[in-house]
Amino acid sequence: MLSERRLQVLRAIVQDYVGTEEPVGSKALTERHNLGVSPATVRNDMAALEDEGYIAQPHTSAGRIPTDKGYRLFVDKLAGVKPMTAPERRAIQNFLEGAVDLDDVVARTVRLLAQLTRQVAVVQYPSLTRSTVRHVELLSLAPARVMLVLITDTGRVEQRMVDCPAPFGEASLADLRARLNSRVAGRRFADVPKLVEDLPDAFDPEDRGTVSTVLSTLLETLVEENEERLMIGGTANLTRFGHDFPLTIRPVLEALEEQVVLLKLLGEAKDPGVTVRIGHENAHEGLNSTSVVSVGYGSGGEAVAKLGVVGPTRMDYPGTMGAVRAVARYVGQILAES
Amino acid sequence: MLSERRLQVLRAIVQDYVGTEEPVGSKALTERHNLGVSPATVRNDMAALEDEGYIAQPHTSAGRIPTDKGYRLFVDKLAGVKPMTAPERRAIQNFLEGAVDLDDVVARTVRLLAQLTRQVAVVQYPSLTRSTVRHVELLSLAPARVMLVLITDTGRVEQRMVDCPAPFGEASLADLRARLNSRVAGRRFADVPKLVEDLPDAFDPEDRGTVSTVLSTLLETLVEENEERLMIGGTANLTRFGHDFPLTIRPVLEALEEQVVLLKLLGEAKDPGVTVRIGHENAHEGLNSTSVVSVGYGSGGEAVAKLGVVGPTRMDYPGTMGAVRAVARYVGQILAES
DNA sequence: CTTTGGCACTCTTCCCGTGCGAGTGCCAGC
DNA sequence: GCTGGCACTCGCACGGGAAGAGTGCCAAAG
Repeated sequence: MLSERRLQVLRAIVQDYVGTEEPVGSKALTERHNLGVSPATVRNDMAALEDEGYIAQPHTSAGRIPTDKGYRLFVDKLAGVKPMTAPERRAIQNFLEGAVDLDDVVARTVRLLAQLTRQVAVVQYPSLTRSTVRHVELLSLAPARVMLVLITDTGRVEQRMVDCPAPFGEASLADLRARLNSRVAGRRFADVPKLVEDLPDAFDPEDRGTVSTVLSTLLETLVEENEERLMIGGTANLTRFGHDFPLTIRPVLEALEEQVVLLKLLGEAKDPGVTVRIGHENAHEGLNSTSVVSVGYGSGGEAVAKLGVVGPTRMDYPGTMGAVRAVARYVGQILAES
Repeated sequence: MLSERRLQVLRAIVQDYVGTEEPVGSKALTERHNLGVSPATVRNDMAALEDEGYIAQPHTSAGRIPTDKGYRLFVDKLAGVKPMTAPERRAIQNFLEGAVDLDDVVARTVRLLAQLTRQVAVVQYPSLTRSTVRHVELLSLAPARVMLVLITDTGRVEQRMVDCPAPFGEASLADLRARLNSRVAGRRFADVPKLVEDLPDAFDPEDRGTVSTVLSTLLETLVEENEERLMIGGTANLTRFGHDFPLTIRPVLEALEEQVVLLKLLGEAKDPGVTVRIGHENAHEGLNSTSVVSVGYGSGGEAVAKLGVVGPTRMDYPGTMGAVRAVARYVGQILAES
């Protein structure tokens, strides 16, 4: 167990290192923070912290920098979430309120997050799986060709073409449309399969094949999780990453292009509050020197998607967490209103 | 006017510099290309080329590198478009054929282009303005709230909420839907305004306001050019840009995030074939040390959108142009089939 | 037992001078 | 107009030396 003062020292090291980007030594520490002890004492504490694996030195006779473990302790125990100031909150709200549709909300959110945190922002589109159906529309494009349009409560629209096994009359189509909507409108995606299970039975035998085809396409659309899209922004902030560029930045850019990777990354954060994954805690090795700060957001009390930022492990955690949390909150409000 | 040999020298300089990324000297030139003359002669030619502004030397007593003007001459006169090999074309076709919907086509195209050229790829979504209407759907969500869904021939779907000035019955809605579609289905966007001009007259006076509102929303949607979306990929290739990193890469990343900038960039290329904009020819100053190779693509003979790549001015122009052209061609085919 | 000042030691970093090599420009000769 | 020769210019890599920051350890004091 570490003494109170050693934790203070760790906190000071993290803060200084985040500010200066340079290894911090015992003398500088005592000068910048009034710890009330001499450099020599701090050195002892540092040695202890190093033994425990919270800090490390790049080379002998250089200052110390926090390890992933050190940041973890800092985030868990030593730092709170820095709340946004009132003007900042107003700015967030104003900026998001100008959005005209879902795409715009997401786009603005990305820009905002990137700007506030000066890091790379990632915003997942409100996910289908937890949403509810607003409306299902069926359009006959050709005798045996139907277009299915699914509209969700978050305003998202998905469309699919359906090739019917047999021609399908307008009357039948209207019938199906009506029955379908009366059953699923307003219901959660997860509940839809059961609700439409026996729907084909209500139709003439020759139409049942088509009805089944349409329904299965609808169900596919609902569960199709790889349709989960996301938007990223602020990649230019990667240039502030470190001095040893190409090596650091390349794998990160590569990881950011793999939507699958990012989705998994966001998906792993189960915490109801702000989640922080530091350095090697991220499964993807391209992100081993980055931290991901993420949080769920949603229109109601429930989270329907995640958003977050990706930045160097050496980041301002309290500030970033505060920004992420605040943005998520306001996006939720905006979504609830629309 | 430059002699034939001087042009050859310029071509050789461009080729070598693109290959090695290092200033090329007279001796190396004569060794790698059998120009049939001595280094001294080449030196004279180089001096002439430098006077004309086609090449420059980073410092006295270093080799020469091409200027933007030099690349321009190279692209216009000295280099053709390098056609893809048969296996490459097969690979392109195979890769694109797996696409399931429009989003997927665009996503695959971006990946493909980025991979083929090892540069940043930009693909504009098939634009609305030149497309035709496949179907317009109207859904009543509340008595005075209608959702308008526009489906284009390229499979793109746009939706808009319409708040009606007065309640609008299901019957009237069905009527409007039918009339609207009979007029505009299959027509080009540009023609729509005239086609629906007198549509409100056919309705009861109390419904006319609503009909007008719906129509004007439709027209807005059609012309809304800032809805032109695009997808970029291969940003990780920026790391191969140059040695002097942060300075070079940052403005490019910033420019790439400004969709407006990119759209303008693509829009400026009026040429029916492959367009190349080199260095300072790009209006945006963040892209002053990059070249943009772009081309239109479309489902029919007509271009409905653009795609291209952004890379360092020092790029393999013939190869890049070949790849861009080939990809555009195959994407066009895919779009025509679906 | 903790804290402190002192001290020797270790590295890294910066600076500067030097030598090397690539490449140029010019000139005289073919 | 082409070629070979030659002197000249720089950029760059190399190496030594000095400076500085920081550490670890120790002995003494609280």
